[in-house]
Amino acid sequence: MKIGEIANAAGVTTSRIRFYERKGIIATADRGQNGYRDYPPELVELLRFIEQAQELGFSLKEIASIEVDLDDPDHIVSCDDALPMLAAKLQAVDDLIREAQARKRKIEAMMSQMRDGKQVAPSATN
Amino acid sequence: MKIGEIANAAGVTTSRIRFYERKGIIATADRGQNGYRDYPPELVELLRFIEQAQELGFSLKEIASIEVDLDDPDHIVSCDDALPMLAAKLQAVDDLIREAQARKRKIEAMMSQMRDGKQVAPSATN
DNA sequence: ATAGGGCTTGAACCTAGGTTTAAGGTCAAG
DNA sequence: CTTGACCTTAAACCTAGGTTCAAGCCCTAT
Repeated sequence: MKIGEIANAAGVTTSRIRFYERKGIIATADRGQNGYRDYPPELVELLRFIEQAQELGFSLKEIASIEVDLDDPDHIVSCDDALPMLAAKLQAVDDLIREAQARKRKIEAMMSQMRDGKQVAPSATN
Repeated sequence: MKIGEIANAAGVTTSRIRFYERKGIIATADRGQNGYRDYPPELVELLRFIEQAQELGFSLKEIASIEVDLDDPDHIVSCDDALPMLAAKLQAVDDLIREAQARKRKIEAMMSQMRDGKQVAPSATN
């Protein structure tokens, strides 16, 4: 898929995709004979995942640390290399899930405080 | 309280407090006869609230918009405004957790395939 | 009274995360 | 064979959220 198609499907700009590629957040694309980037359709899912994580305040650096293209294992040379790498990624994903769950609990706590009519923020702004 | 005392008590920097004041995120401080800012102790709570909200992925702009309702003497924080925001954030967190768990399962499946001796494709670069 | 710490200001600087612009090359349609 | 939509690049630009710096004033202790 060309960059515009991917961008359109994922709901992001083309400039953003090129930016991610420059920064190493997504893999460098294959190129057609005309020089156009050619992306695998699975990139759409990754871009959506990135956006979701960003909305929660995760930085691109954090997001990049848990990225592995699970639908394209071709880059893995041998199991000796892959297993430790996958184990590390698994750990990182677990960490992210735990952090996200902590955020979820914080949000729920705040919501329940509000429903109880409790003061959440003080009146010092005025 | 002087700015350094507030900063110390809230665990933020003085430069950050001045920055928030400049940006209208907190009220402009009263000044002593010497020109020093004089903050009410309750500001400590507000600063902690701001930090907490930032950790949940709220921007200063969003946070400030919640605080606008602090001017209403009856409601410290308007639940009408804050609850929907928190509910939306909660939904986003849930979505992310689900995505992350799906990725986790994929990683685990791949690891178990490898342990079962399945050979992975050779050598595309990455 | 002088040294130190804390306070003041404005302006410069910084990182993150992009967008915009300029100057082109490609491709399909009419 | 030109028009328009798409692609390429590098570099400049932008906002958010701060930090750092320079120059100076205030306060307290020795």
